[in-house]
Amino acid sequence: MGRGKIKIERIENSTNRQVTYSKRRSGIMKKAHELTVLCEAEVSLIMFSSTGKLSEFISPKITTKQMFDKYQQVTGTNLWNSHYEVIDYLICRLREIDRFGVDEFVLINSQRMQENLNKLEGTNRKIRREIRHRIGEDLNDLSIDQLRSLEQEMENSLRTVRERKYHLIGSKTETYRKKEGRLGGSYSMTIAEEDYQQSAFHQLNEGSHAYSFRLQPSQPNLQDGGYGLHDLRLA
Amino acid sequence: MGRGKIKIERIENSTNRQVTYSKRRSGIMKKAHELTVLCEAEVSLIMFSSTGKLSEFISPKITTKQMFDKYQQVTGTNLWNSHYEVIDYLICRLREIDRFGVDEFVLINSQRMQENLNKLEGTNRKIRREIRHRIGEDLNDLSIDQLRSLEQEMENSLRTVRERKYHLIGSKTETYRKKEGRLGGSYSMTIAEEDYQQSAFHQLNEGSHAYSFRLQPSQPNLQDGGYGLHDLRLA
DNA sequence: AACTATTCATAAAC
DNA sequence: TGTTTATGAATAGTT
Repeated sequence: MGRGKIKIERIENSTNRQVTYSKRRSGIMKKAHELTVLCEAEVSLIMFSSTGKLSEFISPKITTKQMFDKYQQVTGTNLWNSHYEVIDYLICRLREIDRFGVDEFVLINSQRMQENLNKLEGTNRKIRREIRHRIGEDLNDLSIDQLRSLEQEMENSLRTVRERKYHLIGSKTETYRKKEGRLGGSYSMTIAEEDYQQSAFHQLNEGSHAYSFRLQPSQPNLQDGGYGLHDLRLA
Repeated sequence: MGRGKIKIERIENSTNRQVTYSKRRSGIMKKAHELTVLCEAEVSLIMFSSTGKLSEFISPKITTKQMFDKYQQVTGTNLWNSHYEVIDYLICRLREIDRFGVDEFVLINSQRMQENLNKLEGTNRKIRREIRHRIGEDLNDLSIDQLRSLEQEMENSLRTVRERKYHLIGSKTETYRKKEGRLGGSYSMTIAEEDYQQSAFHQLNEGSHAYSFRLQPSQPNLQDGGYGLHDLRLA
């Protein structure tokens, strides 16, 4: 798109890199704006240059925070920080109250209730902490040994996930090879691998519950992302 | 950029709009990717189509959440503090019931309460599922794409844990390390007027923030807009 | 920062 | 939803 074709790879010359960044940043922002207007889309674009400079585009009529909230709602990433057992317990408790009515409620509503709630708050704090450790937060107060064993556990889990992935990929590859036999060779996978494998490039499908309660979960059905993922899936 | 020039204004024809969205989404994602690679930038791009479908691009070696964290660090918004509000809310609620007794409770305990509880149960199920995934269980029902993004998230978390571990190991062997305490840089903000009048189109200049873990943001520029539990409280 | 020569993205048509 | 093609846009290299 210029005087010559360039490879999409890190620009080594620092000045050049910054100039290119500046130009392309304008370009992508314009694109974001156009997408917003043309298609009534909501777009959040946040960029940090290699020197740490922040630029952002956010669609009008929405704030970045709202965007993030919406994102969380759909992907469920914020749910990590809740403790399911507490919610479970509280729900049960409220249901019980609901079912048994007033008298029962008054019965429950006593010292023991308070004790339970106190305990729950403690538990909640603990589990919160554990979960946050698992997602790599609040690590500052852990000792080296604690970090080691956390690392070990996470490695184990990760291995399991990988194995499952490879298993699945393996079984899909067989199917694909059968199809490919008729069509001839394929290079699309290589390209997709090279260009996009490193990036998380998702597309999620949101149901119809966009406007309801903010913590309402939805199913993040990952779909063909259009770049690479389709090819990769087959590969 | 096509068979004819178009005005940047809402595309009225719905089908057309969707087609254009699809095409331009690919385009902008490619741009985001290229910017990442060419300029070593960190880019987060989140899009919701007018039908509510989410698409995202996030640079490799960073998660969307990390990006948000970084963003909030620079801008001073507190985006992720509402995580635990549900639990807190429920606890508060129970305490209130406890305190005020029956009448209040009966008032609360109605349709809307039931709705909220149902939603919470859904959320709860989702959290549980995600936690199990994180520890490597119940993977059979995940697609390759889902596994891939799970893997990536876990890798990111693991990397963070490792980095912290090495940091700790490193600092134990070193004698004294000078700590760089910095005040947030001065922010300069430019608002482009012509093309992006409607949009918030910011450019912020960040000082240096590279390794400070969670230091204070300098300026809370963005509106905070009461998060979260308003819905619940009102409901 | 401007200026082109090019490559690229994409609107319209299929 | 995919493919093709003519055309307008973005931009790499240059000044």
